[in-house]
Amino acid sequence: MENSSHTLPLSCPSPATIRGPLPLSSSPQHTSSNGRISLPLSPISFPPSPASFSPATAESVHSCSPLSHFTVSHCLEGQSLADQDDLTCLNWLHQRGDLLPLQPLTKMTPLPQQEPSVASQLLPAASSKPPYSFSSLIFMAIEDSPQKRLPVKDIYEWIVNNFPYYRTATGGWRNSVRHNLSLSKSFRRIQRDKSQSVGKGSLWCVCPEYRPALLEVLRKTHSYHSNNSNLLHKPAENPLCLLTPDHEELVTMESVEYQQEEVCEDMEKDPLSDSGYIELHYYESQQYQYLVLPDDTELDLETVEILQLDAEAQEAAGSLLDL
DNA sequence: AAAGTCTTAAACACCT
DNA sequence: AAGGTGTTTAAGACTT
Repeated sequence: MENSSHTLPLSCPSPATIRGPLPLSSSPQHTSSNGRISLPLSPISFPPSPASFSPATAESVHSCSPLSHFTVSHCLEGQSLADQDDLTCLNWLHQRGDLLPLQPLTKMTPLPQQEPSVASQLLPAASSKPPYSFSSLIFMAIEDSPQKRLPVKDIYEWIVNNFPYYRTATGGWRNSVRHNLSLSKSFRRIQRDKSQSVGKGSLWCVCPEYRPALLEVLRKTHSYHSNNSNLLHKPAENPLCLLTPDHEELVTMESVEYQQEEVCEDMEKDPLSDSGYIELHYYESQQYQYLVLPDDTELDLETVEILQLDAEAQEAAGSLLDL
């Protein structure tokens, strides 16, 4: 069953412009019972395994289940249906109070595709070591890949391409990458398809249940360095700061086709109707990121700021344009 | 100060 | 056989 709804490009959220009820069409299929904001998001599987279940992931599972039954049909070109089934949310976005202090509103600038050197062009000189842990680097590399899986060699390559520091660093960091892949529960080794296997070794992917935690680490790292140095305030020097301080663009509305997948009865009741959480998802199509809003949604400054942080974290993960 | 996390180094086995 | 890959252990630095 298909229906359409309106979307709000996240690339240009100006709070003054978008505050107030938005002229949205009725789309009950993706409107939660309490009218929370819902947006499709990057592929991820939930719920996490019991072994990895934690309060943090519990929040994520709790809040994202209703939306996971909707598919953005036109923005997931190149992805399998299974991938689309995995649409869900970022756990760290759901608690508004957790997002302060907020930075000045910024505008998303899309990261050019098919340009491995772009990020490196935006980075500081190779002499400065990136603030990200190897787990984060691996995470970003994998998330930036079309298939969300990479051989270790391509992980090396991604890191070198995006963080020039490692071009001249001694070879030990590669050992550290392998060490992290093996040791970290966040990454899983999967066998290559023998029929089309080229190269040595296995492919590595991110364990879905650990993705929220990895994103959280990225967000914290990004936030810390944004607040404590000017490193990330230089859009021309860092891929994590493709957000510009320009707030001037007007918000435009656009229609998007939705396709509802089968919904379990027990999923129709929104478990968060009184929780105070909001459910945020977004996706990208062409050069914009989109926020999908149900009827009667007011998009206030706070929400916009949340979306901004969401976008930043997603971009930090290098996966924004692959959503 | 202690515990936890991360990085780095090293050794070794396995695979191509 | 050589080199890449994957695993494991250990130690030190750093963070919480």
